[in-house]
Amino acid sequence: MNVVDVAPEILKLVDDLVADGRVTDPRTPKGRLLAKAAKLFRVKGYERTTVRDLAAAVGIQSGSIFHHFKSKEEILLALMREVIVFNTSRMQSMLASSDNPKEKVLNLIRCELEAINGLTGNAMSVLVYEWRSLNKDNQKQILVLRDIYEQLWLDTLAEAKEQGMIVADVFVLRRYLMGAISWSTTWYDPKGDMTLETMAREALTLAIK
Amino acid sequence: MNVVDVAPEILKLVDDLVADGRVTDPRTPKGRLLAKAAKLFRVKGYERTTVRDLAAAVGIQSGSIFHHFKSKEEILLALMREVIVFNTSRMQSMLASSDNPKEKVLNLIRCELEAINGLTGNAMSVLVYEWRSLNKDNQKQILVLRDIYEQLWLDTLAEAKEQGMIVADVFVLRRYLMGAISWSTTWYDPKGDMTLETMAREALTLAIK
DNA sequence: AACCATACCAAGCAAGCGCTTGGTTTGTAA
DNA sequence: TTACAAACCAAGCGCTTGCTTGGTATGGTT
Repeated sequence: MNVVDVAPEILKLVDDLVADGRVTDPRTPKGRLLAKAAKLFRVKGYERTTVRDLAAAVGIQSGSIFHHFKSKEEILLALMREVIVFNTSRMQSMLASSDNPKEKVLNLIRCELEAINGLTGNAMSVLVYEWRSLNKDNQKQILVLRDIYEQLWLDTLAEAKEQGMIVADVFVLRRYLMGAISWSTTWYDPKGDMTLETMAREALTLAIK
Repeated sequence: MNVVDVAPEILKLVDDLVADGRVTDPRTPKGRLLAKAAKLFRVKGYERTTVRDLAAAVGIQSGSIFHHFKSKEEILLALMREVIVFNTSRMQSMLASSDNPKEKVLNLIRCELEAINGLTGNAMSVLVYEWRSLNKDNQKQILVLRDIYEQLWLDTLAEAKEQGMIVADVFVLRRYLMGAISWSTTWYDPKGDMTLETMAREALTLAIK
């Protein structure tokens, strides 16, 4: 939300993706609408959030929403597409920063915890928990992007398993980790004592002994 | 769903709870409505499921729903209350069957995996993922029941930690486990090769080394 | 035979929903 | 000064929603 105190490499990543037209500039009216939509969809749920709610949140009339998106579901779709594009890019650059499989897994965990509890937390929660709200065609579209994201996880976990750091089935492990990490959106309090780094190290012990 | 091939101790548990008036008899019209509601709420989501959908699912008119419940949300409330009452009772009897902390944790995992993927899977998923659909007062009511359920987990995990089987913070561990296990409702296929017992043992290795 | 609770129907109402339409303002650039 | 796209308003339309109302069928008990 607060664009000021964000790490410079994140700002650069956003700028690059905006320049490529892969994500909406958060400083434009459309971008601000997306940010407010993410928040409302997360807190109230997609179905209970009306276009009048969205409009009021950015200070415009309800009909004006449809100047930016042709339907309410297009907002949800854009939200999901952009949040996964952003976090996939982020994860790829994080993976490149280490060779040690254990460190790589830790980095993935850090990245996903950040994704769901940090800057992109609202949109990420919506991606995970409002999946049913997308119609089949749109699900298909997002699934392509999610598969890329998931493959990064699976490859890294497989690498760690080859080195004997993991005994579990990597598919089951990944799904367990995804559930565990995603669920933290319901209980983690950024203003509390616990840091995301502490949580990341706890999560690592779930996967690697 | 299929009341025929269910373990006899489960049938007895249900009968006892019905006799106490703590859960609705699934063989009555009201009970059948609750079962269909659980299914529809899970698949379509609470908000997208209309009272007309519910009525059609049990073969009555939409207005007749309100002979059984005074509002749509009362259905959701009853659903959540009964599923947690049932699974708390089930978990208590399972905990009594062992003294070994590790075995106890495994039993809790088995029980929760069964709860979310077995007979009560629909209602349990709704309890976990439709929390926002309840208004504050109703949340408060259910929270009392959830706290009892959660305490069973926390006590057992604390016991295992005392014996050195767990190094993690038990609160964080419990929340991670809850997320991991609950999320399995989105990917576990009862008709597939993997058994819940296999999944339970994989989950145990998340908690205990 | 009389009674009554349970379970339902038929019809419809008020409110809220997503979205449309035709027009207006605003900033930028030629 | 004109031109034009982006951003927005005011009004409202057609439809769906949860729920209400007044009445009816059925089966068990007294």
